[in-house]
Amino acid sequence: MTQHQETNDAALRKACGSGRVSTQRLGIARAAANMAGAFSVDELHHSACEDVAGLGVATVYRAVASMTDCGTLTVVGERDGRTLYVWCTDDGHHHHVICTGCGKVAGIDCPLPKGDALVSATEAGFTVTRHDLTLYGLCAACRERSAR
Amino acid sequence: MTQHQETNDAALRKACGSGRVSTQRLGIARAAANMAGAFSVDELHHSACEDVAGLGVATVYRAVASMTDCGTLTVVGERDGRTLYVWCTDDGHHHHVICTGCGKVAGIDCPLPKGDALVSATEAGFTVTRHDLTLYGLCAACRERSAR
DNA sequence: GTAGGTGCAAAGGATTTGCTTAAAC
DNA sequence: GTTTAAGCAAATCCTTTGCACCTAC
Repeated sequence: MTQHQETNDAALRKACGSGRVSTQRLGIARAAANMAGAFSVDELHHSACEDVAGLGVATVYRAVASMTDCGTLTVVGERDGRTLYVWCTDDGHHHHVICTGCGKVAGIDCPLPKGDALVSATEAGFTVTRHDLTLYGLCAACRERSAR
Repeated sequence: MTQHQETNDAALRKACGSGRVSTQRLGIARAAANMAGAFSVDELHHSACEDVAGLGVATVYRAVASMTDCGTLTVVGERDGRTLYVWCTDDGHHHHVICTGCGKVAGIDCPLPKGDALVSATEAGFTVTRHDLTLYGLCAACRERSAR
């Protein structure tokens, strides 16, 4: 079963961000919620097209921008020049681990020390205000598969 | 004074990576070494042009690819759709802090716990093999400037 | 009824590539 | 002398935008 397939209509509408909720945006949000892992805009477009016939790419780009603004989607890097996103409705500060085998994504707590504990940055005279962290590795299934 | 202006010819030739060391690549390497912080390919191109007249952008792209391959340059993110690089000849595993005020960059030790200590990733069933981390903040000079 | 969303197609812009000439080794 | 790099321009390809029409609210 897919991770979010039970995501209900109300949650999807909220996930769309501010503004009107069109049939298209709802379909795009549903597709995003059902993605197995990190995905590019055109992968999302393909997937959402099964739901919404005739959906344009530009519409997906606009919907993705809106969902990214409101925090429903998060950028987790890129692959072959295409930006990768994950569906992410968790609150609070956290990061993601991406499986390099199958693309599956999991949220993880931020493992960085708080405050001034980033000693070497402080030594260099910097006050750290923000950071980007993405972990890569193998999920349980892919690890098992590669061990065989 | 600039951070690396003393970088000598031998070091620059090595920094170019494998292959032949042309006048152009040497100029590009010198320009990269003298960049104050993170830079895009076209900023590097502009800078290197002062040294090497008539330098083509494609040449810079090819040189950057070569230097990135050999570890002399590292990607530290992007700005307005342009990939950002830093000159980085430090050995060993480390990351960078980028000043959001002036673009200055400093290398820092990796603050992540080693091995299986990434508890929440392990709990999610992942074996972490690699990570990308970039810190953002203000350098001493910019902090002081903004406090005034 | 109206502001905001959609589709289409064209524009934009970073990066890559093909090809001929020049230079490193 | 060979082989690899440079320069130029055209090609790619992701992403954004303009515009006329449609629809959620």
